[in-house]
Amino acid sequence: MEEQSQNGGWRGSPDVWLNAAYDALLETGVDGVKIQPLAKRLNLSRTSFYWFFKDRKELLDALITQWRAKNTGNLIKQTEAFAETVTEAMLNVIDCWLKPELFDAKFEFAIRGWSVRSPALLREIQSADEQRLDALKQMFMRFGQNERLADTRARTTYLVQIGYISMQTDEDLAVRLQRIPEYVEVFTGQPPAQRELDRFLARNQHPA
Amino acid sequence: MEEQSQNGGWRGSPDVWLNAAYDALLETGVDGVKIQPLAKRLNLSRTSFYWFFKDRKELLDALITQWRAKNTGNLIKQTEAFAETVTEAMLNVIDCWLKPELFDAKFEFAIRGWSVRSPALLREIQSADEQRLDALKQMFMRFGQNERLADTRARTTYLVQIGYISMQTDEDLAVRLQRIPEYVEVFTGQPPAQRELDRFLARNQHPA
DNA sequence: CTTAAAATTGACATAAGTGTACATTTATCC
DNA sequence: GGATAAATGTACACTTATGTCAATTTTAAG
Repeated sequence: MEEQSQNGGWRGSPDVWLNAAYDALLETGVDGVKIQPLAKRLNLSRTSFYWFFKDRKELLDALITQWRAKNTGNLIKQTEAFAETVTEAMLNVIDCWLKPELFDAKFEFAIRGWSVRSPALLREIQSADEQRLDALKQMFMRFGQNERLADTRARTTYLVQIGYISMQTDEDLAVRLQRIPEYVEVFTGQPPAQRELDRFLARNQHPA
Repeated sequence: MEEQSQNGGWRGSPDVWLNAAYDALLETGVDGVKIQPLAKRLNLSRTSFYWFFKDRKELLDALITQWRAKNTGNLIKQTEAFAETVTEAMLNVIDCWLKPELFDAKFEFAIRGWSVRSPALLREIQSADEQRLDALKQMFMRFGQNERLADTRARTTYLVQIGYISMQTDEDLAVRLQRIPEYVEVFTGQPPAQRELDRFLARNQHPA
């Protein structure tokens, strides 16, 4: 009855191009984000891109803005979530690595690859890294770890995830869930209580 | 008295181009490895490249061959080195992260970025990851860890390093050395003995 | 000093990308 | 159903890259 696209009947829009750019970035890295191929994929004339964006740079900037908005905020929120024990707190953080809506790992990986060629972007990422590491360190200190050990545990927790992303493994949820109890033990120095694991599994074992 | 270059008096050689390609790869990723810019850097005519390599692909393949030869072998060797305790064994492994001649971290990072666009290379990397993880797991099992925990400790040790590489931090040796005792404790579950640390520092505190 | 191989070069043909100018089509609003 | 703004498309000029070919220069060897 009403119009079924937000857009009127036009085929293009800033979002259509931005999403295509996002897909291309994740599939092939920043050098795959080119107007001509995107146009082909969208079945649009290459030049109509310029109706929505000034030039390629503006598109790339929009991608960075999108990344900035998503990944850092959620992680920090999870480090601050309520928990009675350090193992429960760790399980809250691990939610980020399992729920795509909390942390977009592929996006993160693509951005890091891109940053090799963009000093400005590298600075941004490094600032994000600092914020995230600091939030994790604060978490460990709240549960009584001394500063040096808290720092190392924060690094371990965070770097394992960045490393995992960087391996580009594609394992299904079940496989990854199996390793969680041991990871919690290594990261925090103590095994999680069974009821903590039960709660964790309850919220992460969705139909996928 | 004799000739002072292995090469006669010619300016170019396969190695000259390969080294320039290596530099470009580390600085800007695969997409920076282009004949024209390399020629400019080398002050050589672009086309003389084709005297040494059939085409660009052959140059890229040579880069991969070089990576294959270096990084995996040394790491596995370090996991097998003599050690009386698990903490000493871990310090042997950590040598790889500190001695550039054992493990070329920037090269590794560049290769991983490249693999996004090359399924063949991705398969190679994933096979390297498996071999390395397995060698670390065997190491933990030799010191009495059960298989599941050995697996997780291996992953933690390895992924922290891959993650560290991926952060592209540029810290000096002293800063990195400070964190080692705590890392050993987190990775192995026990703090290293002082004499183990002393031995480790003795071999890693070179003039830089 | 000649010669022949090794290396270098410039000219050419081709491909893929960027961005601008201008004309054209397509929805929407009155 | 025109007018109008939004969106699309075509033609053009430009840039940067790849790879081939036919000279030409440089070096080492006799």
